[in-house]
Amino acid sequence: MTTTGPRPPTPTLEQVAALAGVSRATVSRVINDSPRVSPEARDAVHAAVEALRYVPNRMARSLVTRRTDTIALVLSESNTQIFADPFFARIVRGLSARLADTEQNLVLLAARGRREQEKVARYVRQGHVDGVILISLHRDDLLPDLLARSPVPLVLSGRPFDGRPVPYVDADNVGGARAATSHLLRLGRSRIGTVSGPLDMVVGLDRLTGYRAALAAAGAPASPELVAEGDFTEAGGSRAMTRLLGDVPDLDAVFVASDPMAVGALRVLRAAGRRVPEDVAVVGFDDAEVAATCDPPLTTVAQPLDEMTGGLVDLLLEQIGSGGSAAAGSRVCGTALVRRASA
Amino acid sequence: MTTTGPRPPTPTLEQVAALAGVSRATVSRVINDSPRVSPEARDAVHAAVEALRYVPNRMARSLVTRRTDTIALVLSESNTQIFADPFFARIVRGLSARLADTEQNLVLLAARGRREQEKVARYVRQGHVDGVILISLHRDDLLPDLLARSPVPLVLSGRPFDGRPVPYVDADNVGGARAATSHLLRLGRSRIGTVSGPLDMVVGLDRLTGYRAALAAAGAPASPELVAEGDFTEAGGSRAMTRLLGDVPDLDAVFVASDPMAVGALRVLRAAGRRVPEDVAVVGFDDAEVAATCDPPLTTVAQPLDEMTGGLVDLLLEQIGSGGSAAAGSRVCGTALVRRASA
DNA sequence: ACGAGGTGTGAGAGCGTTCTCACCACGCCC
DNA sequence: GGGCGTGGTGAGAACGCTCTCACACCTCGT
Repeated sequence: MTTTGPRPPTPTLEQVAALAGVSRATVSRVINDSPRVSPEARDAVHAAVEALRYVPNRMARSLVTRRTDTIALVLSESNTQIFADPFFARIVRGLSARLADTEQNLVLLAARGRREQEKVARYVRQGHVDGVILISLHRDDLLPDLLARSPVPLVLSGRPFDGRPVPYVDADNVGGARAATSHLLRLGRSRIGTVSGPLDMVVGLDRLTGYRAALAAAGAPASPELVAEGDFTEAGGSRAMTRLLGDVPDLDAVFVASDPMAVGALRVLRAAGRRVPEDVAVVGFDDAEVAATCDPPLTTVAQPLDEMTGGLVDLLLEQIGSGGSAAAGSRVCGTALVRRASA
Repeated sequence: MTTTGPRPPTPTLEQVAALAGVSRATVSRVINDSPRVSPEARDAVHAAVEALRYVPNRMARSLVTRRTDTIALVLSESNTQIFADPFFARIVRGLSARLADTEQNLVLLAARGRREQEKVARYVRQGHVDGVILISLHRDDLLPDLLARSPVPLVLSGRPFDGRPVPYVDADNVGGARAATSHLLRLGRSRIGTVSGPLDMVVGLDRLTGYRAALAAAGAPASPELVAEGDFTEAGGSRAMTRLLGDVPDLDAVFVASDPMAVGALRVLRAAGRRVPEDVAVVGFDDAEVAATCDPPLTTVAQPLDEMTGGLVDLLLEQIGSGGSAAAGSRVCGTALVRRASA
């Protein structure tokens, strides 16, 4: 039965102190378990806390400690479909696991469109959080700037677009894409296309750069018709693959810049009667769950996700701990080719 | 160039007041734009705010106003894949759009596993947020109870499992499923199966109940082999459909309890050489984006998502506004069958 | 000309914590 | 037996804001 009277007044430290027969200071000491408290006092306080169902008021505490024990994961993306990307879900999971036995809480802020971005920036600047992990993908995003300007510690997930001196953590996308493409070359393939990510994203560009670098190093520079731009979704991968197959009938391999897109590409290849990997070899990127379960299982480039989320948290906590005086570095994590059946 | 010295001290109301040549109280009035301020004072304050790049400290403000202007969307789900569900993304989008021109900020809290649930509950009880919208799907979830016990206003997205008196907003899942199944009956189908949702979720049960009710009303109660349990994912839909097709070779229609699952089911049907809708008619649920673009376009049950997110926000703000004294009701929103090619 | 009513302003008391001191009682060593 | 650390405690000042008052000033109506 829920009583629907006015909300009961939440008890304060003062009241706990009165009930326990000690001073406010002592209660505070018990709450923050400082060593210098006698066992009797401690017990009395615990009993009083229990009796009153006392919960400390975070606002009051934060006001004096200047910490909120909260860090924000900000997702700046007009396109809501990023939620659907398994990669994003894995980041969230990794971060909250990493913070699980910390004092820190993790909150997600989604900002689509200018108004929401400004709202998020305001939220951050007003001191709701101790630090921000920002996922910002598109070139024209203004949130990185807004947040970098604020005094709140900031770490970027993914290399920033311009050479802005903000610490970040990223996978070696160029290296991974190069390795994937080299692998295809090593298999003896010669007509190697790519389904790239969106080219207004650093990650899209980097993976394309790696692909090109590998081809150039082999003395077989990529021609434009071998490149089809996708959007990191399965449907986009299908579209791009269709385009590619139309333009390059003798295609014998393709590097697809994300696993969801690769799944879409596989579907198109199958529908077109091409066998994978016999006729067309396929390499994906991300080592998403689906890569192991699709047909055929996908050779792909794995990112060390735990290392990356760990890096994000470390870099951020380091800044927070140092009171903003530490110039945190950045971290680029190596990738690994995972061989399965598709190439 | 970012200076990496110690963080600059953030200016306070006091300093703004000094610079503007007025009192703290007047600055406060300007900040909260109260009417009773002379234009000169207002201008002076604005200039000072600008000059010092003053940003009010929310902790201090919240301490006295006892409001945080933040509401939390709590997602209690051990399975991270819910992020991938387009339905969830649409809820987030709807809510933040609804709150866009409010003072309220929206934060997402994800709780997988007991520890994180307790962390979230603590976060809420400590007064970080003014209210909570909770998405909790599974029967054994303890977060609804934890949060209902706290004095923070709460609204559930989706009917709660037991008859707990917590306000909620839900679609009429039973009605929608009944309508979908009736539609299949009206098409003259007689061997109508269903791919249900997980049966430890209210939404899964309700849609199964609706399906059964329609068949019972037609005098053709469902037999057990006509029901295959899915998990709301595309892959799960495929699996369930495969099972169904194996057990019931003469199946001529299927009600699939979510669109992603229906997409998976369509794929299996096609692979099995059944034409849709000629051999097997298919109806989905949710009217997800993919329903319109898949092949064939999916007949499905649409939920009034804007109405639902609006209801969530309204119910919550109502409670918040009344200081917890209002016993908010609940809201069940009607669904609509959207006819496309698949049935 | 004088009080009534409104309008702009500032002083100051909180809000619920933490944290620095100062204090008191010990037991200890020389 | 008188300083001297030392462990436990409480008084009280912050923290940065809001909000209630009281006060000064300015019209008006009479």
